[in-house]
Amino acid sequence: MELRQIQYFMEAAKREHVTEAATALHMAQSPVSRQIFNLEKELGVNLFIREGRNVKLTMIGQMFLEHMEQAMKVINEAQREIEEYLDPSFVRKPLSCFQKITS
Amino acid sequence: MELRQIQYFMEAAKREHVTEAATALHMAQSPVSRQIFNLEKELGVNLFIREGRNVKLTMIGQMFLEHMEQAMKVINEAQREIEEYLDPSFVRKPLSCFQKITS
DNA sequence: TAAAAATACTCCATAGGTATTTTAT
DNA sequence: ATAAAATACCTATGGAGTATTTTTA
Repeated sequence: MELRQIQYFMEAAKREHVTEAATALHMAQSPVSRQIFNLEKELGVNLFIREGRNVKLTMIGQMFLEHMEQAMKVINEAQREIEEYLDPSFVRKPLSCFQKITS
Repeated sequence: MELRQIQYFMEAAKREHVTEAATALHMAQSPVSRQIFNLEKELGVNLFIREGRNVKLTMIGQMFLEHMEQAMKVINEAQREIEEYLDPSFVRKPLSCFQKITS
């Protein structure tokens, strides 16, 4: 399990749409689909079911989503505190653990 | 940021010793050192300071550790619930999100 | 001089891209 | 015929290993 996979899963989950998630992630549909599949394989469950053309969260997928949202909240909070430590006067716009390093 | 990096960091943090962490992780010292460095670079802070031969958590490293322990608890709990869902009667020994897939 | 972390380098596993196929409307 | 997900294949980035260097007790 990797944060990258969790990120792709969460994007797809909130849209119930892999292609739109890929667009939002600025990447191709294929790797999003594959990483979600890899995650499902590792967990041993289907997080989504194909519902017609689109994709829909399973019950266990919904449960997993809620946990991951919680985990991400904690990780983002850690990052926020680091930013605050680096510059106590700076109130940053909400970032996330998925932010790319640009330096 | 990736779970792998967080795992290496946590192992090193609890021992304040990179080589021992690498041993526990069944891997070489070098990649552990490097991944921790990459994590520090991304976060923009030193999680450890070299204290003589060894390594010691910084204040911000300590704070980060506590958050990551919390996040991992949530992630491991999610995995536990999935296992329970797959086999409600099975009480597994504590695993973690870092478990390798063996299938 | 020994023990530990950091760095240089090499190799290869795998993440991501493009193209195509499958599935459903 | 179109829209979406899944899959095949390829490329290249970066993760892990070995060897070496740096640092310090």
